[in-house]
Amino acid sequence: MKRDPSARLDGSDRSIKKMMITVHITDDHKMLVEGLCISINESGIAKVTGVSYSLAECRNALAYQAPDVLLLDLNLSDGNGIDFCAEVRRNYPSVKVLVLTTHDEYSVAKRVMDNGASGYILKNSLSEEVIAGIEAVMGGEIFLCDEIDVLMRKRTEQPIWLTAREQELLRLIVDGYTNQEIADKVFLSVETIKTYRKNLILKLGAKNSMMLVKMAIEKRLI
Amino acid sequence: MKRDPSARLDGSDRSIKKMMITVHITDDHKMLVEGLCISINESGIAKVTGVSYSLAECRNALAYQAPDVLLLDLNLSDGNGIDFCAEVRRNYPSVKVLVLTTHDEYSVAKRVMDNGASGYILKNSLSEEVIAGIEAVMGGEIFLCDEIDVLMRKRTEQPIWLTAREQELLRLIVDGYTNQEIADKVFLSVETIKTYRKNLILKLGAKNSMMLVKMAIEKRLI
DNA sequence: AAAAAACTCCCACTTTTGGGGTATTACGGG
DNA sequence: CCCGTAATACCCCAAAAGTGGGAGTTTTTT
Repeated sequence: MKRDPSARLDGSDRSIKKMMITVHITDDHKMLVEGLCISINESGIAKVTGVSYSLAECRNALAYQAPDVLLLDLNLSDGNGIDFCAEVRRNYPSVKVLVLTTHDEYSVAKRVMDNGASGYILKNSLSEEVIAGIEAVMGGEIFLCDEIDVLMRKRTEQPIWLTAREQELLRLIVDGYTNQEIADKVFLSVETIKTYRKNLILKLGAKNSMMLVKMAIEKRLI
Repeated sequence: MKRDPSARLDGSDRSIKKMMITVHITDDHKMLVEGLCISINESGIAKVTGVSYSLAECRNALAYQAPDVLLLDLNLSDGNGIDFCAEVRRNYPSVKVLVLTTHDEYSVAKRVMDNGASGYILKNSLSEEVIAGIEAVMGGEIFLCDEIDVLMRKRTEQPIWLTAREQELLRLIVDGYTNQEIADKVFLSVETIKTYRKNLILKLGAKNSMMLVKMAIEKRLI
């Protein structure tokens, strides 16, 4: 309710209708998309100009017509939403990405925001939050839903950054390969793999490889 | 549209309004719940008489007033929705449980249906599916959304059934405890735990404990 | 009551891991 | 040019997991 009507300073004096914020929704939960469309359209401050159920569809939609705000789910069937944030940022710098997801892990939120998203809202929020988020990001703000905001503040713990090699080997460890098998696969010495395994356990603070596997899956490092 | 108006035979001649199917929604995605409420209420065949965001709330709500249909998500913060299906079945045999979830794995759907649910709908369906599902289960049918229906038909593969003990120990293995630690924790011999670990690896077809952990998480056996 | 699962425990032996190091090479930023 | 980091590799020894058996006792199902 504290929106600035002078947000658009391009001088062109179009009708009020045309000034509305355009929103594109990308989420494979059709059910949620439906409800969200209604809420957003009824809010009066924005309108849904398109929806898509996969990253591929979303790419097409963006190429056809870039919206002001992209509401993006992270778990699409055809790719990684976290990386997609960076892609949108790069190709459509004017599009504000507002991530809408169930992941309440710090590591995920951190990486999303580092990849240039403008906001992060959990799906267990009310749709009001989404409306508030759309307004906020259009005003140039970064918008986080309460739960994530708290999470980001209290966490001094920096996210776990793995090097390319570490990620590659972690993937193989998670898939149950032994050091020897991994060594054969990537043409490195078994000793090297042992070193990497040790470092990964250390880095993630796991107790052993089993916990490493669990943490890797949970923190989505793979 | 083929509903039987004589479904309620209690003789009391209430107004048509009162004959509407009552629905309770339990899902922590508030956003989705909002949209679903609108869709269901607008359908004219049912009305949402309550919502809850956790199993605890749901239990209270059921005790207060049992609905005709319970729309249930499986991933609630405070417990296992699969087991909850059986609980509802036991305590409120007249309530039709319609599971609404993202899990498109056969093993999950199978266990849900075996636990007495009346239907299974993926969240990437349209809300029309939910309406159709509500009608179907009230007519005594079992309702599966298309994708799950296909899955259930083509699967000969039997789901993995773990005994209570196996589940308990698998959980501890996934949490990274060693055989010795688990033995101390549950007051069993280390040898027994070793036997269980062997059997679990065999049962799930894993190569080693790391793969066991991965599979347990993926197949949601924990 | 008999059969089938589930649960419990044990042994011997091999392979893999975990925990403590050390060391060389290569690359990039200050 | 020095420093830090990443990547690579090695050693020792202890601990844990994995293999391939066997063998009882309950509990549940038929």
